[in-house]
Amino acid sequence: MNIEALASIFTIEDGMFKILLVKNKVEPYKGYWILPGGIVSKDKTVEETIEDKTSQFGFKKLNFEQCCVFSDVERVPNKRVVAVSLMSIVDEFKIKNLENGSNYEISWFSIDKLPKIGYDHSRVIEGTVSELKKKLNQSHTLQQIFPSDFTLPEIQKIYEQVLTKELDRRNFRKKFLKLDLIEETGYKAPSVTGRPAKLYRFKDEIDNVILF
Amino acid sequence: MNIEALASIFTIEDGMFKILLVKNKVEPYKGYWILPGGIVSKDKTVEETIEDKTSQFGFKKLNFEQCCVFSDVERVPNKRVVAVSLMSIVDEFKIKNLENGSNYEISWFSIDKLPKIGYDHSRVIEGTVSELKKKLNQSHTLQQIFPSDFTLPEIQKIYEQVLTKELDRRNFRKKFLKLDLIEETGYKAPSVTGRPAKLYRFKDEIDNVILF
DNA sequence: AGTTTTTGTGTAAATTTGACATTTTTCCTT
DNA sequence: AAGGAAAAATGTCAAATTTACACAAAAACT
Repeated sequence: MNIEALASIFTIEDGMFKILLVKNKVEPYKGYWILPGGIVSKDKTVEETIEDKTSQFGFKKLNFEQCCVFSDVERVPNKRVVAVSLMSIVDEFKIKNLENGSNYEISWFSIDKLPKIGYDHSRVIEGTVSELKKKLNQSHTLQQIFPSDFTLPEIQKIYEQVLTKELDRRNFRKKFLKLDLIEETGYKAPSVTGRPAKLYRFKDEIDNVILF
Repeated sequence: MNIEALASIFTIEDGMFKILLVKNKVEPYKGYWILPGGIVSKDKTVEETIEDKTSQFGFKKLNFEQCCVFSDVERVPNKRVVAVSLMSIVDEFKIKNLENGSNYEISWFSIDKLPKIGYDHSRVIEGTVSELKKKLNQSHTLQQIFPSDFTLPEIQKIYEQVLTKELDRRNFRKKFLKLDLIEETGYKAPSVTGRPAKLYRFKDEIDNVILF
């Protein structure tokens, strides 16, 4: 019996969640997009298997969280392969200047506008996106997305995606600041157009709380 | 490579979470207590493997949720066995008159007062208890725990454990009903003593929401 | 200097939460 | 059969929270 590790790596770009996919090079589903991953070998953990793969794409020291196990007998025809999916969220700095050292084509896709997906990875993506949305409501996860400075409008956009509705700027600000998780850095974000937003950072030792 | 399915079956007794353990009959760790489970065979899913095992203890149609995967290379000496842990919560009615058709000794233990645990199952229990508390606050988890009917006092007890404080019956009821996730079945629970509670069920298509 | 764009702030109305006591329904005892 | 004990169900009022909403401030562009 084989175990396959599959990674769902998310980031936020232009206020949208995107997921990293790899173009499949072998049949079946050649040319389709799939999740990065691989078979877990005898001497590796699931996490290590994923790390080996993602480090080839230029990621360093990602933190993964377990999501789901897919153990349907027929999920891969003629073979028994159980899949374990892991999830990670990376910030924009980690994906700038990413050096893809592999000979696989990789690309980011909006999670609401996915290309043709190979194998049963649609189901796996569905599972991890659902986990993603659950986890985003925890302060630790947000802190992971914004290890350095961020603005309140940035955080608000994330919430609007998770909750799939627009939020009032004033009320959002009031509520979020009252949680006492963040502090002003004293600096301002470079303004593209309009008044520049204040930059905030997470305080040193925050407890993990459910936010909304 | 082998996959092992391990079940953490919880119940609430005297207001405490308890977990079901099995007395191990083989070396190593003979006489120690371990989680029920078994090796996943070629023609079964992880869930089916667990169901086979737990049905021997007299459980019927438990609903399991995935928790964690333990894939350390050395977690079982001299063999490669990856463990997948599943979680379920059963109510007191399911465990009354449980007919253990196996020749294993089983018993319930308070999660804060565990006996000698065999293999690496302490770690697995730790993982599932932590997931238990996280997941209980999601409506889907509750729905899986209570696929059929339940009473409001039952649900309330779960919350009191998770939040580690007592809740007001009237306010709890008001709040939970307003979520509009459940409906009355029209029936009542068999009363042990005192007025019997109304039975509720989850509505067909509920969204997964964070409850408290 | 004036226009555009986006951020930042206060206040009043509406809603939700939290505290609390009594009645109802069943089982058990006599 | 009657009375008592145990647990569930329900409504109201005060406090706290959330929502709705409009205008001023800061930068970029012309």
